[in-house]
Amino acid sequence: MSALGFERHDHQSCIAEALRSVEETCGEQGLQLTPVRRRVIEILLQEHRAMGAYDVLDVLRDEGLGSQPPVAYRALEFLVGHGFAHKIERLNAFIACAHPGTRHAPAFLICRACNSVAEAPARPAARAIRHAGAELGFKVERMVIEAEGLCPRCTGDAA
Amino acid sequence: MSALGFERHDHQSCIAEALRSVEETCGEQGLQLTPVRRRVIEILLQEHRAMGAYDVLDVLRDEGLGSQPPVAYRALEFLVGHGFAHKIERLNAFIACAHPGTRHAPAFLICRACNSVAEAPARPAARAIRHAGAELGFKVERMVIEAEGLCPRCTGDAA
DNA sequence: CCTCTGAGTGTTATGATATAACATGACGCG
DNA sequence: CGCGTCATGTTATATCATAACACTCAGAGG
Repeated sequence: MSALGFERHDHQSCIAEALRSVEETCGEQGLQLTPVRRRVIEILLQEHRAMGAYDVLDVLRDEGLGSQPPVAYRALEFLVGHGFAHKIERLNAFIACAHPGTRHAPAFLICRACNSVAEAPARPAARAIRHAGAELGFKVERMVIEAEGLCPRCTGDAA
Repeated sequence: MSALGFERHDHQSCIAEALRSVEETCGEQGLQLTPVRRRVIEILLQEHRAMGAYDVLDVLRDEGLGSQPPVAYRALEFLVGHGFAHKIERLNAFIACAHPGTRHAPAFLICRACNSVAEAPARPAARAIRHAGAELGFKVERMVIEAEGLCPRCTGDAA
């Protein structure tokens, strides 16, 4: 599992592949990938950055696909709920999942300089947290793991 | 380092001790623990739960210590900035630090049933995340580690 | 003693994020 | 058709957060 976001890659095929994966999963699970939902995941896939719900809404509005907040929030809720996108709590913003369809414990690396966000493997960290919770009798159901710092590009640029 | 929040304990002395620790640290570092700031940390210490900024503000208002949002946000910013309190990103809310004065990588265990929040040791998890970041050339500066689930009390109650 | 400065606070206004509630429309199924 | 379900459209409002500027007061330095 690679990180994406910080690496060069063929972004067009990256988008296409992710979209195909989402379509496939929806097909398998009988989920409706409606025009709004499809467009929202496309919008998120355009960038390896987190976008606010209102940023997404602006795009939808320009395209006549909906103009009120609930339209964007509902599509995002669907995408997040089915693992096609993630919410970055620290930023109150959303990002396309880098590995849709695969089960994974996501950790996010947020660059404070360029705002790019990468999804990193976090199984060991997740296990550690689950364990720490269990020690206290706490049953972990969901996790938010977000790290803020400098990405490889920006480590050189800024101090 | 114990967890607090899920355990029985003498809450009055728990508050007093934490407050003393905050006072001590402020003294050492030349920080001003003004009436508003002191009252806000006291308010947070009353409960091992996260409180919204406006919840804190309501209390301040009742006591004539300030009535506008910036008053609460500024005090909270001070407390968080100096490690006397933490922000729970998942809840957009704040909680008193359970171990003020000590360096620690905090992980929070949020009970979805009773809203209590405990601070758990997270050094192994933090190390794992730092490591995962480093593998990708990412330099981690700050971390948000929050787990949502059921606390010991609520595991029995709800299914 | 004065006044300059900086930190903290008070206040107004506004920005940013998110959801409740209800109406409408499309579609499958008995 | 008549009904239920799911998605969308729309209005209104709730919730979270900060910009900007005025005021106060304590301490430093003349």
